[in-house]
Amino acid sequence: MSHSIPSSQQASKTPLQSGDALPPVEQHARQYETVRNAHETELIEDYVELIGDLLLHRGEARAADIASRMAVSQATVSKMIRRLNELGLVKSQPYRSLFLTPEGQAMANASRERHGIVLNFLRALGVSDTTARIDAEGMEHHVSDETLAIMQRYTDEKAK
Amino acid sequence: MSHSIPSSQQASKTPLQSGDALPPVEQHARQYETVRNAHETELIEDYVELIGDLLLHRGEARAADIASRMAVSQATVSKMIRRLNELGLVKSQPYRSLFLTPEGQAMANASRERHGIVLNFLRALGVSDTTARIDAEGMEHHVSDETLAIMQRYTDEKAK
DNA sequence: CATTATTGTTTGCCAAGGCTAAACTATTTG
DNA sequence: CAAATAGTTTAGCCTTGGCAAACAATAATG
Ligand SMILES: [Mn+2]
Ligand SMILES: [Mn+2]
Ligand SMILES: [Mn+2]
Ligand SMILES: [Mn+2]
Repeated sequence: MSHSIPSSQQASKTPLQSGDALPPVEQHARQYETVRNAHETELIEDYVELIGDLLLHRGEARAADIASRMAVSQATVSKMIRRLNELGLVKSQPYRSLFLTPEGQAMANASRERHGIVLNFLRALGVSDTTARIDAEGMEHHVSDETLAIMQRYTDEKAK
Repeated sequence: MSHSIPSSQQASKTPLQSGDALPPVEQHARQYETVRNAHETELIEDYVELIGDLLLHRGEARAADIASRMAVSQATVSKMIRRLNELGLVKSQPYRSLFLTPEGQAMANASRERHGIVLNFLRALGVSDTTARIDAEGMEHHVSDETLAIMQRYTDEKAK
């Protein structure tokens, strides 16, 4: 196969993390499965959380607001609302503002809480506000309870 | 719009992180856009990184190995390989082991490096190895360079 | 070397999550 | 109160990323 394996072209500080051998197949598989599962609920959580936030801060949650805050077309939002309805997370009448069902409320609260912990942790670490918000928006869905607890503790310590 | 605003029903420790008002629309939109963009490349990166790791640690990367390590059907892998080929990331002949193109190598190296930084950071924070691996698999795709640098620094400090 | 086992590919199916264009409803305003 | 504007939904299209089943190639084995 010739010569190459260009591989280690970093003179980085990490001691060539390929020092980590491949994990056993089943464990490795569980990693990817967990990520796939997270991706199934991610969008739903973001919608529900946003709807909850709009209700809290604005008093109402309209499809147009969701569309502009998510940078997505109104058609996309409308379709998603239908799904959230079917899932029993929102209650909506055509052409009117949205509301969350109790289940939706619960999900919104849980998501908001988790999101906040991750965001505050990043801030405590020293990440700038804008970046912290961007990173938290994605990271929040991939943080286990174990890690979340550690983040919370770290943030509390830091706040002395 | 009637009466309700069911809102705040948590007695949580976080000082009601809704103390964070909604960010300006454009900034908020950029958060979600960044996440959507990450999700477009995520899977590709995971495949390429895994292929690179298999080549490094096993000397060859076969579709069957990828399928079992990702807990996905061989059909799915086969289809994905075709895409990676079209993207110029892998070079493959039917029924033979895979190889990475230079572009693929570069992506594999970059992904592995970033993945390693996140993983080691979580370990340094005190997260258990298994959990750290699971969380890192998802988080790695949502961590900005700014945050990455801070994680790296934290890990180095911790290692004294 | 013939058979069986393993591995890889193709095909056809599905759901999610985007989009645009067009139709419909509600609200505002002249 | 009619028309214009703003908001919402529907229809139809596309790409991704999954699957199972049938088929093809290669490898292993008696
Ligand atoms: Mn999010
Ligand atoms: Mn993600
Ligand atoms: Mn990775
Ligand atoms: Mn990953």
